[in-house]
Amino acid sequence: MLPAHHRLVDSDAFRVTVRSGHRSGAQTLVVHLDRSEPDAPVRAGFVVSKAVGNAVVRNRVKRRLRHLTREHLPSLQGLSGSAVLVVRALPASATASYAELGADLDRCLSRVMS
RNA sequence: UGGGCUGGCCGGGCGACCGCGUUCCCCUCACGGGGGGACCGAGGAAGGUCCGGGCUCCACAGGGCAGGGUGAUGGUUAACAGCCAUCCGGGGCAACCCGCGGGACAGUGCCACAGAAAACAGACCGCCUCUCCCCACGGGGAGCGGCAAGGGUGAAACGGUGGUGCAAGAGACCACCAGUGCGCCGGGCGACCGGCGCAGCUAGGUAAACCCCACCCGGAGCAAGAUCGAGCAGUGUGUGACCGAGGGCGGCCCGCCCGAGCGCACGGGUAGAUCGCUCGAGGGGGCCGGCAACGGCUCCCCUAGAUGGAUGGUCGCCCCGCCUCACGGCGGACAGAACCCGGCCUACAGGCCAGCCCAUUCG
RNA sequence: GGGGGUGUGGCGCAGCUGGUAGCGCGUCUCGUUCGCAUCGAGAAGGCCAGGGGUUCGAGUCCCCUCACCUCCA
Repeated sequence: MLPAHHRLVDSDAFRVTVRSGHRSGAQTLVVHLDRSEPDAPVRAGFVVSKAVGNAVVRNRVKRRLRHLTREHLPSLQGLSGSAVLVVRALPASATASYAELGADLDRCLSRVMS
């Protein structure tokens, strides 16, 4: 689990980020990043829908994404404004390996942060 | 050796590094927190939510009707629609498997098509005695009656087969068989089974149709419930205050109790924290009772408690399967706790153990 | 954690108290037209989600399972 102040919890924040943030997609996932808010800690949330698979598959995808995202927290903290990140998993993420997920996340984040 | 039936069990192991959650300990601190260490950390189905119970609340006198559930017998249990044993019916050569398996003389309904007739007896074709008429002497027709053997329909036609009998026939009578009711004897706790005798000769099916009978069932659910904290704003309208609204009460009624507010529309506010939360009808070993389900005694063990929700990633050795001469490569099911427990059902790579049956070969 | 519902030709739907499964659109063939659309005539297409049971007989009644939709807290 991420530390409490890095977690994105309420559904309104999810909605705002997905609607108005910068977006970049890949085979296995879509990244939304919103930096409109003033200074605050980086917050990240994950969306893994039922289309991805059953509970075991969804949990595994969520855990992998969470650990991958942890690596990027310092660089996100360096940006101006409060970074709110939402990572949405696509059905292809169910069969992707940990390395493939990491590559997709890296590519999307770098595109969204520039 | 081949085929099959039943029951039980496991469901990868060891280790290294980087991370996560609860609890505990230590250090630090600007009291918001930060850092380090130790233990423990998903399942046989955690799943579906089909049943049952614990627990919590509803300030729970009670009674009747309605409603729902169960449905062979005996046992087991906290309880069950589960389980065990047995009985009956059906299937299989057998081991064994399957069955919502009470009542159709309490009443009502339904049984399409076909068929004369579908539930209470009757008679379409038909068979027969007698009377009359016609006659081409083979027979034909009409009528009063008797009969239900034969015909065909159907899932099902009022016992079956053979005989006696008769004008023709018929349980009208006889023998055997099937089946019903009653009585007696024997076995079993019982469902029921076996035997003997008598009666009457014969009774359709359907209650997973309404229903009747016996037994059982108060409602809601851990978002239950308890505590702390934050925040807001009312307005309109209807109805009522001993001629009593509304509530306990969940479908209705009687009855008892509380009782001054309550319903509708629009508008406004909150959705934080702690407890409940894991030691329990708990798990394992041994002994005893019981055919068994299960129960008793004793010893040992403590084994997840998250709250956007903790188990992930990388690698080595071993194990199993597939490919390959080999080196080596690929793969290892179904599936993730959310108050707890007992069952049922469903999903599942592969493997292990035990007992039994049939066929065949040899002795 | 509770409740309700749906599953029937390729698609959207009927099928009430059990008795030979229908309708519209679509598909195919023929006709009409110079040709197409329209129109007219005809035809094919269904083990009623799956399994088991009750009954002489089940889409319908009963039980179990699967998938999906939906409501309340």
